[in-house]
Amino acid sequence: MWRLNLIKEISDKGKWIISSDVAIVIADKYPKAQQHFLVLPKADISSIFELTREHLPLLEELHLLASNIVEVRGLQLKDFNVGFHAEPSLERLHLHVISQDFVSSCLKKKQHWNTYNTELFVPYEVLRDKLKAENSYQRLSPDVIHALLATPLCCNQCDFKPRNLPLLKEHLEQHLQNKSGQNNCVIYTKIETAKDKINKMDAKEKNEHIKEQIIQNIRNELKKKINDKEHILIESDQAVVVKADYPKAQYHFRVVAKADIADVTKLTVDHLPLLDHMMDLAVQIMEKQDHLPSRNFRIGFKADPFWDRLNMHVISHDFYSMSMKRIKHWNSFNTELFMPFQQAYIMLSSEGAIEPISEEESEKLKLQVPLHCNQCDFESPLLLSLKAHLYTHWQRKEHERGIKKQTDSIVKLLDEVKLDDNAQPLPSAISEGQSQQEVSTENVYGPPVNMMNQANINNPFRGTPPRFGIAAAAPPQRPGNPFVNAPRHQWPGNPFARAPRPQQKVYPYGYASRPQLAGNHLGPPSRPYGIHRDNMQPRGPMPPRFSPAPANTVFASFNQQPRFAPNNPQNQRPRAPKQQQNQRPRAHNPQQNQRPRAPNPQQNQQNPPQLTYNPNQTKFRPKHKPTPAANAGQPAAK
DNA sequence: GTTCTAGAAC
DNA sequence: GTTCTAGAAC
Repeated sequence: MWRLNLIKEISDKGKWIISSDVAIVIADKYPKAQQHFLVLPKADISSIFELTREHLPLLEELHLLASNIVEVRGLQLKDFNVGFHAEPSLERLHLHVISQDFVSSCLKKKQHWNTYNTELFVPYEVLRDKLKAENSYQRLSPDVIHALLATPLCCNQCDFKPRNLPLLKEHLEQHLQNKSGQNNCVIYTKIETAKDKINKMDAKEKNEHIKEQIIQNIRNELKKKINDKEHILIESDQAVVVKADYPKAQYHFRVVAKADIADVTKLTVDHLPLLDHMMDLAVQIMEKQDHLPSRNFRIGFKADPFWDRLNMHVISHDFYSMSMKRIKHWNSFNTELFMPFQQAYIMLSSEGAIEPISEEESEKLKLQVPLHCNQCDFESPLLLSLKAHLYTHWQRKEHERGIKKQTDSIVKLLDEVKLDDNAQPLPSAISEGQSQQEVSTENVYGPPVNMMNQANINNPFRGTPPRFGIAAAAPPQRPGNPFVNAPRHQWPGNPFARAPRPQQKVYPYGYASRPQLAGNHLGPPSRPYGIHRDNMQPRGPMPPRFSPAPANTVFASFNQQPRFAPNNPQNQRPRAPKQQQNQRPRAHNPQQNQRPRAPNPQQNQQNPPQLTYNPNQTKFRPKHKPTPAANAGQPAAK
């Protein structure tokens, strides 16, 4: 029973700071100020309601100990409140000795404040006099207690009346920092000035004005980031890359445009070069992530953005983060609310504009359940179970990543040996290789980042306060069923088999690194060109983007080709291989076997099909029909 | 007494 | 978009 917690606390003599024959002083377990002590009688007196005149000597003794503890700490009693709670919640009479600063992380609720700063706090002298006069202390009525708990906040050192507790706490800290605070209270002055302005408006106007102003201020925050040099990871003349304030995955960045463009729906065909440039920055920030291939990232725009500035998300697809707290957080990245970069790019180049998603549709998508895992067939109506499930994916990926790190270090060693067949490996090279492996192993098998281990060096977001203690849970399995890991529609004899759900619109191409141009304002190449980090195969020099590749160029993988120039025949290319996560066996369709498949005319064309955008297959409708000029093969970018 | 969380507030 | 708070649970 939690009401007995205090009695348990004093049973541990180690917690006694001062004691006498009749009383004990301990520190409050959850101090509400810089100094907060409790003085308790050794006798089993439950509360102030049991006290009579007979207890006056005991009360005096309690007060004496109170002044002792203050004296012992080298402080003055006048800076303390000494008294009892009118409605105590813990058993055993206890006298609070609390400093008047009220600066403490344990002061969390308005009612905490009001139990010390209204009539709910009974000073020692008041109780003493009451007992002398009436021989008892009467309980306050529940209504009175309720009203006192709801008393509007007011600073105990000046007449500042804050709107909420955090503002009061901030204000109290200023008092503490500057004891002569009343005259120099910056916050107080600022709020008073704002109040004066608002007071001149009528009530309705006032409410709307305040709300609008607050929301606008929040929306503007992203604009401020552009000038916040301290938090910019990469900067160019057109955009900056910043870490997402509330990352929704292990790696989550925003590429924010410097131009005053509110969101993706305000883009026109003239902005295609800007988009291409933003993708360049996205590639750079992905390259900086340790041994994380670009295919593990999702890049795109929120279709229903909140911030008042065009920003492109670069987010790892683990979605493993403490900030993923709401269903709408998940759906904003895993439904049509997220517009992949390529889709935006193609819509702009073919249609000239992107129409905003309707409010009704947006609300529906935000709350859509069940939530589907983005890496397998798992689904759940609960975000918490999905998060636990995502953790299992994350763990496996981290393991693979660690193995790749080790392989990379071995390849590096072998490569160095190749330079001179007769050369002996340097002891330094071996020790370097070993140390790298050790580090890798530690990272692979260490506790997961972001949720479990704030100290992990791989966690770019360490420092975020831990919140969830979610245990890892394996995806649901059926014992004895050999198809446990197969999609549900493949289970034999399943009368409720369904076809695989439509693939989410995931950006299908991994963005591989490209060599940086000499004199590029974004800096020198991050590693020697020649061996690609992801496939570890030697490749030839890259052709300049959007210009014909030399006839003898052999592309080691799809990823190494130039990304976008849809209208340039040189860049028309076969579809990228599907990522493993999206490879689901097609459901059995008997109709397919009834007649031979019609030949696909596109397969016989000399050039592979060009990427096309079908407005009927998406909820993002173009603002207007494409003009003939838009289809005439004008260069889309650069 | 605290912790947790849905829903309101900003 | 997050923060704040009241009320339930312990």
